[in-house]
Amino acid sequence: MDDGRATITRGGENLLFLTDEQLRQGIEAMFFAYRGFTADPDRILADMAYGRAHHRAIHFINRAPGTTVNNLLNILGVTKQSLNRVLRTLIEDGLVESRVGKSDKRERHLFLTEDGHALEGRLSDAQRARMRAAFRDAGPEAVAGFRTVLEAMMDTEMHRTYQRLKESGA
Amino acid sequence: MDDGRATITRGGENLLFLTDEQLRQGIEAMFFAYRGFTADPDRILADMAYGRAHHRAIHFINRAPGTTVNNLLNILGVTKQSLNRVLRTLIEDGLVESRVGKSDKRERHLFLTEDGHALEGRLSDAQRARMRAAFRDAGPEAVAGFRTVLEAMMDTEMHRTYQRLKESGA
DNA sequence: TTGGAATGTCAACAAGGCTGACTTAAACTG
DNA sequence: CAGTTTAAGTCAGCCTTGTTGACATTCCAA
Repeated sequence: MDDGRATITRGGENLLFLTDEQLRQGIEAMFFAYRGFTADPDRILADMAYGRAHHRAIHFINRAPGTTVNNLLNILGVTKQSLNRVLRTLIEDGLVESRVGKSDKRERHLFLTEDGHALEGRLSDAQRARMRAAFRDAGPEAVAGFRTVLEAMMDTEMHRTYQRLKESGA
Repeated sequence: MDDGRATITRGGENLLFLTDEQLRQGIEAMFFAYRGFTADPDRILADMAYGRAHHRAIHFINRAPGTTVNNLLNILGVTKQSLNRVLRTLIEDGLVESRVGKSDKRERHLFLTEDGHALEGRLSDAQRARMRAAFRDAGPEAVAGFRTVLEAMMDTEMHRTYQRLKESGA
């Protein structure tokens, strides 16, 4: 129990007493870990005129090249005015290209330019390095558990989005 | 491999291939899960004139009653001007009490009032409910892994703070 | 008694959320 | 074809929450 967990075994099943104290530790772990999670890209972005919002846009455009503005809006969960402000600067600065849709000319399809890919690389290298170190330190079983809990914590709508991205990736 | 993990066993040790794709899934899981993590308290706070910053202050004052402003500053990782703005409204609204230090009268010790405790309860009930559901769905082993990875993702300074809080709690 | 620490305050600013109103162009539909 | 809906973009204004810099107050400690 000195590790904060209390388990009993009954009928071959592992039961966990979810005390408020343990839940609070989980909450605080999320809080502090998220700070670490964003710290490295934030440092890179601080030197430029960009922030976390730009990072997110770049990340998901890279993840789903050719995505429409509307689709990106759903993934990011912000208003189009908010996204537009970010997108406009990225397009002006030549990091993102916006192409008119072929079948539906109302749509704009978003792509990273060469410069955009360069920045994306810098940002995700930094973020992946920390994630890789954490995964290595924690070990494969912990990594599996980590992802299981995170998925269970998402809203169902976000979880669907996450799954769709996951399937399109690997 | 259909779950996105690739493991081999060698010398009784489980090795994980940390492909960029798997790291990216971890990154996106953090992103989407954090949204879920904050969603419920955010909804409660939206009705009032408060935001996430107020929630964080209330949480840690409740966690460590009598904490000084400086200590809270270190935990939250913001500037004193930022914290002060939040703290001032909470004190004005009678949710937080600031007592001049006994031994060191420069220090202010922070406590939740009855109303402050009431709001803290509402907020953490909502947040704990989601965490509890996620922990229950994921199972005890996953929860252990979740915490292991999160701890490994923190900056060392934050990790110390987290540990100190953890030890003071249970 | 003087220096430094802890706290608080004022001003100004920026990022990044939000709402609401509106335009343009394209696509769909009766 | 006319009217409606949809995708995107824009303008204006607001809020929260972060930042820096400058400065005052209080009080401990050397």
